[in-house]
Amino acid sequence: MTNLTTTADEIVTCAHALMMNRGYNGFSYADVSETVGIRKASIHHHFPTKADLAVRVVAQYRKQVRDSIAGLSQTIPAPDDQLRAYVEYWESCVATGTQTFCVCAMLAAEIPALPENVANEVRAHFRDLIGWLASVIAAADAAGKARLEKRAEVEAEAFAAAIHGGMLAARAFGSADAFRSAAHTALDRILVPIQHHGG
Amino acid sequence: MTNLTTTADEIVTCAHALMMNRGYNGFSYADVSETVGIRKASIHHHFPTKADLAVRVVAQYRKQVRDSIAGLSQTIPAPDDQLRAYVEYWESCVATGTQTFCVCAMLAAEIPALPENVANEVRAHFRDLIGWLASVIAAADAAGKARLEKRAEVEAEAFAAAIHGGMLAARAFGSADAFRSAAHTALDRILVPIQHHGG
Amino acid sequence: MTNLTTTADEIVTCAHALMMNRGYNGFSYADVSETVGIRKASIHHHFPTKADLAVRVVAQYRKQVRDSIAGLSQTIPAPDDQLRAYVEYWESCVATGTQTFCVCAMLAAEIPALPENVANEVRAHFRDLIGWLASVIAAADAAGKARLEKRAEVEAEAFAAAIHGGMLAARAFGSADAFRSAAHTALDRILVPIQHHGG
Amino acid sequence: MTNLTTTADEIVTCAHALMMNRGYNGFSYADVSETVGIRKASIHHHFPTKADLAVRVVAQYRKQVRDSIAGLSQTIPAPDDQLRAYVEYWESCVATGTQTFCVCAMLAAEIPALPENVANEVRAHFRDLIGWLASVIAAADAAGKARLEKRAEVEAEAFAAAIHGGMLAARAFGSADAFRSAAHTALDRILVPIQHHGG
DNA sequence: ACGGGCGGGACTGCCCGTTATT
DNA sequence: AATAACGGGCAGTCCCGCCCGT
Repeated sequence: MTNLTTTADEIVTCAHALMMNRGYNGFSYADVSETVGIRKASIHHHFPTKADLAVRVVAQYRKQVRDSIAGLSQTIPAPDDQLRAYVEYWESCVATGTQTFCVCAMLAAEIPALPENVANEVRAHFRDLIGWLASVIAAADAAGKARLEKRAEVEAEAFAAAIHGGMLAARAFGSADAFRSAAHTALDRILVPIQHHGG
Repeated sequence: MTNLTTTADEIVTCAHALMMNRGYNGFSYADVSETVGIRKASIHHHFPTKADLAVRVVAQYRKQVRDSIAGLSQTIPAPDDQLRAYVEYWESCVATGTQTFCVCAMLAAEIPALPENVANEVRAHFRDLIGWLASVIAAADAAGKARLEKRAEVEAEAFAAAIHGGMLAARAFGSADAFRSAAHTALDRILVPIQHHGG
Repeated sequence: MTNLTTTADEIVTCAHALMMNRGYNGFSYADVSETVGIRKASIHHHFPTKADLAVRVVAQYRKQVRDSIAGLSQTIPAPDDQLRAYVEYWESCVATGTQTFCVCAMLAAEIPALPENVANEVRAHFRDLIGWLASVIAAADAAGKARLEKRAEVEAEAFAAAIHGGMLAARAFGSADAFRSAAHTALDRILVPIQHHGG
Repeated sequence: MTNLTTTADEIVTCAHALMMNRGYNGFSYADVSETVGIRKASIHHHFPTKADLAVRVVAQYRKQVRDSIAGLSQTIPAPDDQLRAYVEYWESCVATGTQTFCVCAMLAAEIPALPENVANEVRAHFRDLIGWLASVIAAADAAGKARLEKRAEVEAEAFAAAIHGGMLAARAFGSADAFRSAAHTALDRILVPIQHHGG
């Protein structure tokens, strides 16, 4: 039996972490080489150019997001609860330091300096994310759990902005609180408060 | 008569634009050299290190923000209108391409890769901005023009996040619409709608 | 059949020559690059930093010295003759221009400006050299071929100083004669004159 | 009343110290600028080129040596005592760290990398020094205080080599002892031991 | 297919000695 | 004597190749 993760996977995982923290121009093959423990040339074997590597990182990230969302849909039926779960997920990521930023948010900031194919992948993520948010918000609205003041798409854009802006603030202040303020304010705006029976 | 802007100013202005678009690690002295039309060594004469230059860029940006806010306070008495003016300002910047991002938001994303002194300046901007937003929001609340559901500071954090997240989205989609969605949604959440008399 | 000397060897040899003539601060990777015929970046592949290269140069030099001394011990039994051979070796080096200086003497002069690891290597050479000289001088004394007025260690230090000072003078005057004066005077001081039999 | 030392003097003094410790290629106008407290351009005002500055440093050094020797001749009549005083002078310099090396010895090592006019000045010092040493040694010999085995010039060369080589060793070992060993051994070789009357 | 040894062209931030202007 | 600029150089890193072993 060999190890379960391939070298390519290790490279992608490492590059993901580096890009999330330092951006596309803030990391190098040398950094990856050091933490993965193989030579730079070997990384080029798997990912001929840096753009290739970045594209793969984002592609894999997008797949994970899709899978998570699919999982969410199956385990959590109510759309408002899905939205809450989404926020809680990022809240714990930011708080525990597991993942202090969304790679695509990081890369979106750098878009003017990104190779086209990387930028495209980033844009696709934004479309996907906002599409999903819009569908969940619309569903919550239909179920009487949300109170929309604008079209679901616009509310979704605003919601995503709150999440990403919250991450930025959390990074600036070095505290998850800033993220919480933004994220929960966005949730409260959209969702009808949970009704407590009796009492 | 000599020229009105000094070389140092030109360098700072150029570096600001570059950093706003490409981040701290995405531009070089060579880039500045090319657009300003002087040698790299001459830039080092004015700003010995890249961090020095970045600190100066952020410091000047913060001063401009302070001045703008001071101007706002004098020309626009109502706090809710000040908030609207702030949003409109960025809206036109993003729409016209004058300034498609807040340098400090850009740098905040890169904080883990930033020299300490640069990071400090960025953090200071975030504190200033949110402090001002909180004061304006509190004043609007006191004047009956706002309807806060949380402490003014928390609402301010959420508001700033909406602005910055909106910029990110605008960059991702290459359209000012995404910024507008986020910014106006944030405004609408806080401010009491303007009353139209008669009709 | 490939070439017998590796690129790294060529680099070290070239760097040795440059350092011997111009000192640590007097040569650059560009100089090495030019004479070896490869790019600067390629030199960095073999020796990441200049200090690494210098350490290697001194280390290899020390090894050559050790080997030469070992060879001397085997081919020349008498300690006084070993001392004479040592002097003759340098005499011919200086006279023919093969090696007009001891790299370590050069570097010793620059010690206040040297990276620590380079300085350590240089110091080690001095200890080795004087240790060997002391042992040879003591052996010559024991064999009745020398006439010491001080402890062997002190005589060894003085002897080494004469050699190095002689090199300095030779460089100043551009003539091997100055070296000869110093070196032979040092020899004569220590060794009993060779007896000529008969008339 | 103004200060007694001119700026040019301060520059020369500072440059002397730097060159003594780090060599010609080991110091820069920026270094001098920093410790003297004036701008680089101002140094160029006094010494247009680096070679000019170095020439002046050596020239002033030579003058000081000449003056010292002249002083010696007047206060100390016996040539053997003059030689002892010379050694004692350097001994205390090296021991106290006042002057741990002779600039000209430092520069002699770097001669292949020196501008011609600087090299010439260095060579001139060597000629002067050895000339003086030869005259003193010859005088001591004439006075019966020395016991020469070779021509005075050769003994002088060997003597100077011992001094310079001793400085090199002192620098390598970081100890004045190494200098003492070499210098006193050289003295002992040449001079007749001081006779103690009586006892 | 995978990995490494070796090399290169371009570039990084930065410093060098120097000059022109004031 | 300072301010500003410069042309060239520094050590070192970038991303990316080629070629050779497994």
